[in-house]
Amino acid sequence: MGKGELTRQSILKHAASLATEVGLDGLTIGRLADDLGLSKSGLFAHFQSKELLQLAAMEFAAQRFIDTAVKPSLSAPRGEPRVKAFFENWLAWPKKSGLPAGCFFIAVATELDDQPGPVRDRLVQLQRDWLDAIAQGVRIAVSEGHFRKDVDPDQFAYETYGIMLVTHHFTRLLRDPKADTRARKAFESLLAKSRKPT
Amino acid sequence: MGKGELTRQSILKHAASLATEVGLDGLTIGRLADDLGLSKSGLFAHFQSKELLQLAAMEFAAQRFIDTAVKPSLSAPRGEPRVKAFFENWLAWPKKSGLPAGCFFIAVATELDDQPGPVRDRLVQLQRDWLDAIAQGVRIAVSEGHFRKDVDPDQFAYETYGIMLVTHHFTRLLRDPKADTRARKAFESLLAKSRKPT
DNA sequence: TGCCAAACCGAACGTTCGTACTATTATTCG
DNA sequence: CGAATAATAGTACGAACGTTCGGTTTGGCA
Repeated sequence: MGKGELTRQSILKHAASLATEVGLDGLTIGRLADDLGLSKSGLFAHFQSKELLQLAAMEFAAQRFIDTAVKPSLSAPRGEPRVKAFFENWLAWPKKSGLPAGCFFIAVATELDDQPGPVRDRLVQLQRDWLDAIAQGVRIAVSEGHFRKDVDPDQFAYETYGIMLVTHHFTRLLRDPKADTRARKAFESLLAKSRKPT
Repeated sequence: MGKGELTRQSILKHAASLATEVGLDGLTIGRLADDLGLSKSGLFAHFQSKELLQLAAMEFAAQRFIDTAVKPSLSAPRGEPRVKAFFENWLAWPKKSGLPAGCFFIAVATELDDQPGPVRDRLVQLQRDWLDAIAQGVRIAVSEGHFRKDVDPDQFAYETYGIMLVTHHFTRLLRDPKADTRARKAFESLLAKSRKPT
């Protein structure tokens, strides 16, 4: 990895952190350059526009998410254990991401939902992929006989994502230390109603 | 209501709409003045700072929310019907708010969760009030005998809010037309597990 | 070691930001 | 109706924005 690629990575790491705090729009080239001890133009040269910088930062965060949350879950046993792994690894992901200030994707979701363009498009796709991964895990759990046959995988993913969103909300906005406990309780009852009756 | 108060209200209405789209930070005085055919300074004179404008816009949205979502729910019968009213009125609120582009509070929540100050403080209080209203409705439903005695009202409010957040997310970011249907299904199962066993 | 390209810097661009002043027009009230 | 006051406009400010361009430093390879 050459020197250019090295600084580029350090820029992206900081950009992803900063965007998680102040949003992709609040992310500013001057601020970024100051923090990293670079000149504005020197930093800018790594990307051709701010939009490409935003896209690159999102790609960086996506890669982190895949490495620290998705892949480890996929090595869990098929069925309910893997579904639980998805959930637990998501819960742990803000800490293990190496980025402060919570989940990058939730942080930028609301600011992008009315701003058309490639950045929004990429986020939508990433969200769909993540939801599909959960739904797919549920489908496997059904076929493994862990979950009832009438469980709707997309509905399950929907409700799971709701728990994730509200957990983030309670943790970061309301600073509620019980958020994780409540999250697990909610998810546990989601699991309970999906399991086969004994 | 004098002329000044009249234009002030029209400013706040547009400010709340704009903030829902681009955030409280993306909300700019110049843009606001242009849209309303006012001068920047003329508009600015109504508030002493941008922060006070943001606060006023939030207060405006809060009043709208109270009028169109909270108060009507409180006139529903005590117990489960009122709890359901909270949920249904929340679902309908983005449309009936008179503001486009979804829920004001969710739109500004993530951008404020790392920005200390009076605007954030006010939002936190409003969110707490709303959650408390739901929890209180649940408590009444328990005492009315509609819900089981071991139902945790705060947990119920937590899970309900999760459904609201994910519904907003699916509606606005993913443009999923089935979001409301899924929301009702999720809430219905939340009700089901809270009801007294027959 | 010498060279070329990659990496980075400094200054400046036009624009927009929030805010401060002063002036001018509307509105209200005695 | 006229005077007092409220409401809006005009202009200007310093700072920060994304972006461009020409020049300087640096790293990797012949």
